[in-house]
Amino acid sequence: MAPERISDAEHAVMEVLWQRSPLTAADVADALADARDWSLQTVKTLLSRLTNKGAVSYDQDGRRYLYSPILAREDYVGDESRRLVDRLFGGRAAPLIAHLAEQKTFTAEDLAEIERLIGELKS
Amino acid sequence: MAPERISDAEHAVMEVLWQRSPLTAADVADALADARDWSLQTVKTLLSRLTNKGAVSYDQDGRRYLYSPILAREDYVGDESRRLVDRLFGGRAAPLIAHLAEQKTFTAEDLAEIERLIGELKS
DNA sequence: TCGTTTCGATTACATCCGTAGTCGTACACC
DNA sequence: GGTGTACGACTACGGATGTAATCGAAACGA
Repeated sequence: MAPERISDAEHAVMEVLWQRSPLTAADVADALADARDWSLQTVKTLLSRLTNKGAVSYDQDGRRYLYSPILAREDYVGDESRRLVDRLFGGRAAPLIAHLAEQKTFTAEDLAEIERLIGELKS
Repeated sequence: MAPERISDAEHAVMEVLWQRSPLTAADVADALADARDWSLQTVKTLLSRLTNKGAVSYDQDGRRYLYSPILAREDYVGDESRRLVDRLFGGRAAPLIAHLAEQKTFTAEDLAEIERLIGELKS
């Protein structure tokens, strides 16, 4: 039972549920209306696939379902981050940071924030 | 001409070419033999798809092709990293680092290395 | 020269993914 | 109580992906 991968489109649905839940399919579609141009049916398909993958569950509310995430965002983010670090940086996180640094991905605030984090970790 | 995405399997092939090139299809398959259990035909299919995507080129050597990467690893890694940061951390890299930190992904050396990097960036 | 091997090109095929449409049914409204 | 409507379930379908098999031609070996 390797944890089923979650696709990009499915991930967008998860983000909605991670922000607020439980929600009906229509609620999720509404929340996504700005970001993605999906029909209600599309959102329902994605919710159904996520249910099959064990990433969301639902409670029946009359004739509708109220969906909630089972998979925690923390876990998802952790898995995805680790995947990237493994695939591209040989499992070491420092090279990732070096890379981001070279890309000038960091703002001054970021730098301060990171420095603070590092300080914390060292103590 | 949105840059064609490179799949996981294709990426494995790219890594080989990034390490050493030009190579024949058979060379690439050999290099991958340990990591993935692929037939030569599979490797050839992947090389062909990568060629179509413009990620690799070849020079003809008699009856064979000698493949070389066109896409630079730097660029690929940059794109993938940015994708992740955008998708999961709102485009900010600091939260990624915070997350990795919480996961204890860093060794003492990593911390020293990162600190050095940050110091460099600030100056 | 003629069969065998080896190439790249073409074709195959199951699964996943993005993006819906359709179907049967339980309610809500008139 | 009939009927439209909204819901989840099921079906659809083209493109991407993983993983090859097959084909036609060229080169090599005997």
